[in-house]
Amino acid sequence: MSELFIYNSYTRQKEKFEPITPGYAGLYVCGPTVSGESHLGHARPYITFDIVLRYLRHLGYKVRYVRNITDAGHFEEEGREATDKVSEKAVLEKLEPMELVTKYTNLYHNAMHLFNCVDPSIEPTATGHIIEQISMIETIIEKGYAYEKNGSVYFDVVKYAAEYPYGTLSGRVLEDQLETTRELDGQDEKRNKADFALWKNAPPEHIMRWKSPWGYGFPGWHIECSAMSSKYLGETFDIHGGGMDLQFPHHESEIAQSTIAHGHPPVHYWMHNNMITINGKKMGKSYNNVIKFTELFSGNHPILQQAYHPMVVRFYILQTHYRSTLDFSNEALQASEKGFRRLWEAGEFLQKLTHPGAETAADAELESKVKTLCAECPDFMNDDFNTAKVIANLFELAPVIYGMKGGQVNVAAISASTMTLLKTTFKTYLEDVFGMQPLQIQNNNKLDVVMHVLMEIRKEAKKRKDFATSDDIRNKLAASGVNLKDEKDGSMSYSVE
RNA sequence: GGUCGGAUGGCCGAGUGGCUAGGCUCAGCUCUGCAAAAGCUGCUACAGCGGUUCGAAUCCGCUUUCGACCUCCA
Repeated sequence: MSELFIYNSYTRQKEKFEPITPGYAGLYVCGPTVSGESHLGHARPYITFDIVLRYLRHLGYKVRYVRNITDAGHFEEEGREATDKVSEKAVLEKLEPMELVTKYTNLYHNAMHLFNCVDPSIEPTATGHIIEQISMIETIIEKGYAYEKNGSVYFDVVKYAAEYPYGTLSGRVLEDQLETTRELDGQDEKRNKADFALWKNAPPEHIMRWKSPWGYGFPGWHIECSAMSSKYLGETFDIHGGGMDLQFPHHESEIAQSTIAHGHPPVHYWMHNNMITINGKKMGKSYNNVIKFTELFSGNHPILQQAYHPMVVRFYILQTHYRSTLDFSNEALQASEKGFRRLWEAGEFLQKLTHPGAETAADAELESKVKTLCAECPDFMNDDFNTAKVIANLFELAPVIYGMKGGQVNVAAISASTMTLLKTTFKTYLEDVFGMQPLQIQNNNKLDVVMHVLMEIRKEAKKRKDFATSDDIRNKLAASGVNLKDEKDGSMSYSVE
């Protein structure tokens, strides 16, 4: 089997994945800021890196997956007084900050479970690691790369850039940063425009503030990820993931901080997922074009023609490579829904197939085709997690499976071992690696009993050629969203919309 | 303004210097009591203009155009 190659944003090329400790992998992903409800755009990184996690585990790695929760509103807003987003909103909604944080954290967790994302091994919160952050800032000051001013602490980017490579990750040149013509207030404390805050002074009216060597305040945005990732994954770890929009300044700042604090860069492989767009524009708070999870799942949003199941959203995201933009549209989601249904049902039927056991394939051409399509799946995943190509191959296998179901293809057309390979491939990729689940949970028993009674009556009617009755049953059920399907072998099945 | 990345058939989207990606839609056919589902067949695209090459959607240049980042942002 081929080896795993990962596109490293830092070097801008695919590199063979070589973990720091053989057999183990450390994965850190920037999690949500729980000052508001998550939206479709947020689903991309969580699902993308869920695949990375699942695939690494599939390959046999023991993975520690750390994904933080940013629950302290340590945001610095240029041009205004430093404010605290969480506390601001708390005032608006007349809630305690912690109440707000809890509310949105719960909503987020709920959505993650609906998406069937594997829980992180550790989910650290920013507020739970104030001490670690302060300690890291102290180290940076001691080493001479940060300075305190009026109770705030800033990282000296200019000094750093003189001695270390700065801007490599985001492809930025420091001089450009310094020459920005934009005039902003509140810059006086900084020695240079490019400097960023490690700690922000906060006046008493701020609800979220902590005591520090520099007075009361709150940590800068970037420091939490550096403090928490190094605590749980080590000063150097394997993979750091996040959205492309975090490349600068967030991840660039993480590299600078950690390099000074620990004496070396923190991450071997930087991975960035691309954005979800809507009408060609990035879906984001600032554009006011977001579709929240609850809206997506309920269909309760002006732009939505219907509700979309979390698994449909997941499939839709996986049908595109993670480094490409993905444009939202009802048509695209609906196409994904149909496609997923078809593929999932193929997989379900496949597992029920029994093979006579012959090792000789009756159809050498088909045998070879199936083998190849299955064998390519790991190669595609190893090529920077190309889920889109794996799905395409599964779709190519679907007609073979349905052909066996419909009688157009003989089960013995492929050998017993190839049948096993086919089954394993569907199970492995659809369920284990892609984490897909059926759209409808098993119907409750009572309904099932009722449906079987109805189907028996209909079968009897059909036997009598009493099609008026049989059609009547089917049509009336269909009107209520319960669809009956007659199978070739005379059996009947139903599905609830 | 600076940096970077895109422009693929009706829609969504892979992708490689030469061989049908795939999905959805649409049309026809087969099967089926009729449906539905499924199978088969068809619709064959790579923004424009130059260049490199035996050969480019894939490499280079220019043009047009869209976007991301440069400020919180997944």
